[in-house]
Amino acid sequence: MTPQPHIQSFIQHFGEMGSRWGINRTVGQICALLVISEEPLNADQISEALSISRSNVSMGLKELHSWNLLRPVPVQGDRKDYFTTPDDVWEMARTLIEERRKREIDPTLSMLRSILLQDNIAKDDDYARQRMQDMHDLIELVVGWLNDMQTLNSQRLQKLLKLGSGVNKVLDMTDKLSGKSKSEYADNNGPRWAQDDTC
Amino acid sequence: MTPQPHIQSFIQHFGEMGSRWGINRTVGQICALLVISEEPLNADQISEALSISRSNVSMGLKELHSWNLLRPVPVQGDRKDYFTTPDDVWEMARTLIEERRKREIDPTLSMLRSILLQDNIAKDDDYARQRMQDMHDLIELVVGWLNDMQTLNSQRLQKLLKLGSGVNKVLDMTDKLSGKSKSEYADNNGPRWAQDDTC
DNA sequence: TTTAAATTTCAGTAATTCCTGAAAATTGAA
DNA sequence: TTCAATTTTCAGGAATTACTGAAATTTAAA
Repeated sequence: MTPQPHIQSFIQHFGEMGSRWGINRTVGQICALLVISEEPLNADQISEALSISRSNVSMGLKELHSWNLLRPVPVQGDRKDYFTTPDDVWEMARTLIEERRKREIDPTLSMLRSILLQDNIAKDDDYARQRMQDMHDLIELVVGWLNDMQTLNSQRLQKLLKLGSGVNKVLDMTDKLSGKSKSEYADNNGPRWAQDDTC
Repeated sequence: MTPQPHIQSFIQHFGEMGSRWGINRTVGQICALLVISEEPLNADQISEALSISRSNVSMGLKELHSWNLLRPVPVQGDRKDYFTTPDDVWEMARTLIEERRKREIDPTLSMLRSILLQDNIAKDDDYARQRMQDMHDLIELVVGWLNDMQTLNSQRLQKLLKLGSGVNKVLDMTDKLSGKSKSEYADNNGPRWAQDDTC
């Protein structure tokens, strides 16, 4: 059973984007296939639909599992394992962000922390130390914020995203309370493409 | 001039993480080196510091340039090109997020849009279409929010991040105004690790 | 238990990505 | 212009990553 053209493009796209997303083609395609399949699929079905070997499917599913994106679905009277992905895209996004944070941000935070804890480096190279400190503080702030966001449910998260920079008004309010003037936050180093002198 | 041990670890780490971040080892290392160097560096200095070929440096700088992370610094009486990275980590983070959005999210949004515009697929596979629609709507919301955030300056952005889920209170306020009860937002599908039945 | 179905592992190979040195192109001082 | 310094390009080889088929392991029905 060959999938329809638009389903094909969808799967194909996930395969191609895979490398940019830090997963390989196969994993991207399996994920895409499971996402748009109403019924859960077993390894043989995946293997056939994507024209890849059974063992490749096995490895792909293993990888997908490590991303917490796999839901096993027991099927009556069938010994085969059937899988699907979470059916709420918001849950998937949440998981994806959490997993990427673990893989792409946490290790760097640890590295920076451990270097900054060494107390013998300040004199040697004050500049480098300060850059690492800045980077550390930024990442710590972002990680804390991400964790905080994970505690919100999907509805609230969506609400927050829709609000966007509308929260500015709230920040203005808190500024007023702490006696700061709005002008202190004038956007003098705005979006970077406004100062692009390299092209 | 061999860099000091902790500088070495820093550069090394960026090299290793490079692949997870969708750039290669060399590019990661060059970026790290420029970040912690107070003085701008020319290609030969980079080549020597990282023990990589001059041509590899050239390609790495080209790649880094495409990420908008390179600042050429003219040096009096030297024909060589000297480079550094932006000295504000927040500006770098901003740029990084923008570039990753362009590479990793925008293409998928386009793909989904173009498939969903075809009006002949609804009957064929309603489920798949709906998943694509959900995914499209989510990504559109996130992209819109990211763009919105790019309009804030660094101070405000930091303020917002520190506030974290504290904005909840604001959402509560707007809820009250629109007559919704807080309980409608009970977190019944909380963080995914709370329902992990796969281990 | 036994046994067959199902899944995983893994060594070898294919495909891709990365890096180098040599050559070409560009730059700017004379 | 000319020419030397500098940068970029690129073909070929090195290194890494992905995929396959065969063998080993696991699973659960009989």
